[in-house]
Amino acid sequence: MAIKEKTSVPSAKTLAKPRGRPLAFDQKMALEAAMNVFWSRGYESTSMAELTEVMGINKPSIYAAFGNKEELFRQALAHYVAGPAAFVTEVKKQSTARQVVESFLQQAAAFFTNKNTPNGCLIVQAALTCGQSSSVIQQELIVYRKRFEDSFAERFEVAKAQGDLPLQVNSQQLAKYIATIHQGMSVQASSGATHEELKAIVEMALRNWPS
Amino acid sequence: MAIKEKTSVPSAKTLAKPRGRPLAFDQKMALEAAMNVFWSRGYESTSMAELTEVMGINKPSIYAAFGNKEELFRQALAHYVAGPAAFVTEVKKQSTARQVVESFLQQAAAFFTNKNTPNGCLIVQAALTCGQSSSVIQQELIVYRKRFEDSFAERFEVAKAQGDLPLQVNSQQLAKYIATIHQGMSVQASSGATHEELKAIVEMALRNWPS
DNA sequence: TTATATTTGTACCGATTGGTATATAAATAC
DNA sequence: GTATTTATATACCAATCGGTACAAATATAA
Repeated sequence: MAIKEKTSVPSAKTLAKPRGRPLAFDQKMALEAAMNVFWSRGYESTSMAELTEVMGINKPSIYAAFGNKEELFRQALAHYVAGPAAFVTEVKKQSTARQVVESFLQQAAAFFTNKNTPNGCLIVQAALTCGQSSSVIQQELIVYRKRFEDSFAERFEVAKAQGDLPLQVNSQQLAKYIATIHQGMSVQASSGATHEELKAIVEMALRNWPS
Repeated sequence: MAIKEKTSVPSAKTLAKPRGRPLAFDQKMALEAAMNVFWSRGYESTSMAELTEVMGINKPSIYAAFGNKEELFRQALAHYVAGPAAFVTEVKKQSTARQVVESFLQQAAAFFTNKNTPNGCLIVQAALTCGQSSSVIQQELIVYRKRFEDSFAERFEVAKAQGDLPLQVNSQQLAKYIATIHQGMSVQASSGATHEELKAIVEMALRNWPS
């Protein structure tokens, strides 16, 4: 019980070495790999076997690190929102509602067809239909989409207060319209639509901006 | 090898009684039941066990009558196109392109939220994401969607020739835009959107009709 | 009746599903 | 050094997957 502060001297808790055998993988990289499989295959059609291969970790280690398949999906989803899909939150900082929407849809058009990532949107496609055992995840994704609509509706209310959106506009309706275009574009992208085709769709959808 | 015409005497082939034990179920009703399960659960998440229950037929009989799961899905899909989704073809008979599209989207809004059937569109939702074993079905649904776009684009070309659509309109692009709205509405419906909400979306989408 | 044709129900097939028991390996603490 | 803690790899679990073998049941044909 002699006073030894070797490990506590660095003080930064993140530097304090843990007790047992060290992890043989990088948590973020493993999560990124899992995210990509869920993104392209959806929740239910992604098997633990495939996750094992693609994450480069065997099953017991995945369960120790992430809980179970459901929990792993939730963490992959959070990684998606904070990472590749972060522009969805960022875009609301644009100065006018029109700019917010135009920037959002154009970035989505590029994002959905990015050749380095699966096509379409994880949140839209991962559990549109599923068996009863996955209905919890299905509902959670519905909530994600609804929250997205609500946050855009809020942004439109701000725009109305700031005078860059007509007061008679129904913010919830406009947000749902934008979400519908967005979700339709996701289906199009996962069916093979090109970036140029999606850009044309965005232009058509924005031609009737309320003024 | 004697000449026997007993069975051919009634002449109407449908009245000629088949030789063995008769079928204990109605083929169309069974197909309708299968269609409804695929419609709400998607292709992969629908198990043969659930089909067995809902069709009221046991597995060997299903395989004898419909082939296998893939073939059963194809027949259920044909039943969907010819039955509940027949309005998609019918609507092209409207006299102007604008009427075609408005009627199509408004009927889709009602159809997707019909309380007697699953929400959304079978062709859009049944295999958006899936495992490798279902990629054949996934591709076939993509082809269905593409053909739908093409048929609408053809209708728009007719409209241009008839003078009810401006000549500078890109028919393929317009068709893809309509398809995108349609697919987005399907996602919305399966996420709980109401008929009224979808109607509002249709109105917004049509506000920018080319003139 | 007997023979033939077809459908039905049960009981099963190998493969795959998500999840885990267990023993070994690799690190720190003392 | 030994003890303790954590992660690894193998090998397994019951349940479910799509699909089928087989024998009993039900019809027509002769």
